[in-house]
Amino acid sequence: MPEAAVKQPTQSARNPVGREGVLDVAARLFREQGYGAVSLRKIAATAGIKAGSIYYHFGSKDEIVLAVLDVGIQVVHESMRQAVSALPAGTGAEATLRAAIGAHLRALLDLSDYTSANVRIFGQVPQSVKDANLPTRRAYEAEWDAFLSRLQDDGALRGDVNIRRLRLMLIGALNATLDWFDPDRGSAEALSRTYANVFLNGILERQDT
Amino acid sequence: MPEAAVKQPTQSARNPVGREGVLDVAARLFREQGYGAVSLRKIAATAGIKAGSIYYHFGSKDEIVLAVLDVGIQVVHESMRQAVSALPAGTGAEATLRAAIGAHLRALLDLSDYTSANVRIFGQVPQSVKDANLPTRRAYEAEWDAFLSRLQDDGALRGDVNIRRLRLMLIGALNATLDWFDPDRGSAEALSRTYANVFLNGILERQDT
DNA sequence: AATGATACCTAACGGTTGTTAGTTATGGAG
DNA sequence: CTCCATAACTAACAACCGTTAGGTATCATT
Repeated sequence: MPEAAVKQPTQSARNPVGREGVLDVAARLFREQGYGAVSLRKIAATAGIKAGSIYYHFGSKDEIVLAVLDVGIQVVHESMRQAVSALPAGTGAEATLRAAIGAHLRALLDLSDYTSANVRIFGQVPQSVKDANLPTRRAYEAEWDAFLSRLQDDGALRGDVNIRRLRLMLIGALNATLDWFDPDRGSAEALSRTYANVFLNGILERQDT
Repeated sequence: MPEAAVKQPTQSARNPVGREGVLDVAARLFREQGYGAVSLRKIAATAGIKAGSIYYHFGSKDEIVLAVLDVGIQVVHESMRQAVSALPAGTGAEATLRAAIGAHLRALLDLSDYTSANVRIFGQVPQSVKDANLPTRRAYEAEWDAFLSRLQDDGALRGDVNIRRLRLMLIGALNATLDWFDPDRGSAEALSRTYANVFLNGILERQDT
């Protein structure tokens, strides 16, 4: 048998990787390795296609990164909004805050490569991409600010804390878990409870309770 | 006057940039721009020398990065240890914890490009460099764990919180400020007080006080 | 059976990267 | 004045980067 050009089935046609496939791979690699360590060739290879082919779906690397960032926020935003609005009417402030914290942490640690990629790479991305992602980001921040303001107006939260700062502290603390969270050491659910406990009541031993 | 080769003073000899100068520039650039965005040529140009000259002082880029990371931890470690040990004997647990938090935040936000660079780029650096930085890092973590354990044994901290997790939460939350802290919006000192308040007492409105 | 859109491939481009080898200028010590 | 260590410099290397132009295989529709 002479060495025939076997014409191997060349990843295409039957079930294509497609735009979504590329994006999924990109999100996963960005989450695992950071922005700088992930080249288009690496994304392509992992997805099972060649680097040039990516340009059929995206106009530039920035376009891919921006898509990942935007989806990442949208997922956690939707998760948080849904978790809060699904609570029975008349749920107390404490339980509401616990639900919001849980939703954010779940999206970050369990649910979405996109959300974790966002947290991981946002600080490494070109300024133009940050700027483009800003509106989506601002919307999520505004949701939290409105949420926390409501709790504060109800008298559930201490009045001497600036809302913006409180949000930055809270989200920052939650996002930082990404650096060390290990599902083998405990669930995101349990972690969420601990965070809520600390943020709600502090870490000092108290006489009451 | 014919165009004489003016023999410009070629950055050298009289007062050389030196190893320390290169390292200072590297720390500043890493803090400002992240790991991937800072090339050896950029460091060299900012320091006022040429890229090849860096290899007189360092064997590789990794060696520079590692030096920055190590110094960054040493500075904040020393800052924290000193702040705690300088307290008058018999200082209460709350004030002690406030001092430790303040020292960490001050090193991160006011004092040292090395510490802030460490926090900023650790997640972006090659695995081998992370590994090499680990011992230094572990020493600082151990200091915190011992510190927190002492407070817990004294009955000042709630007994139901795992020390390791508490440390990760606390340091993580403090380090996250680097992403948004703006000295024009308020001092690191004031921020430190807010963090201590929240971590010690929580954010819920209370009947007591 | 021919057509045309879809989703890929090949091959190359100019630019940047970390790194190396060999060279040169300065200034203090003998 | 000569010598020598110090701290630079120049010029190039192979590897990799994002990106582009043009070609090709597959499949549903006609």
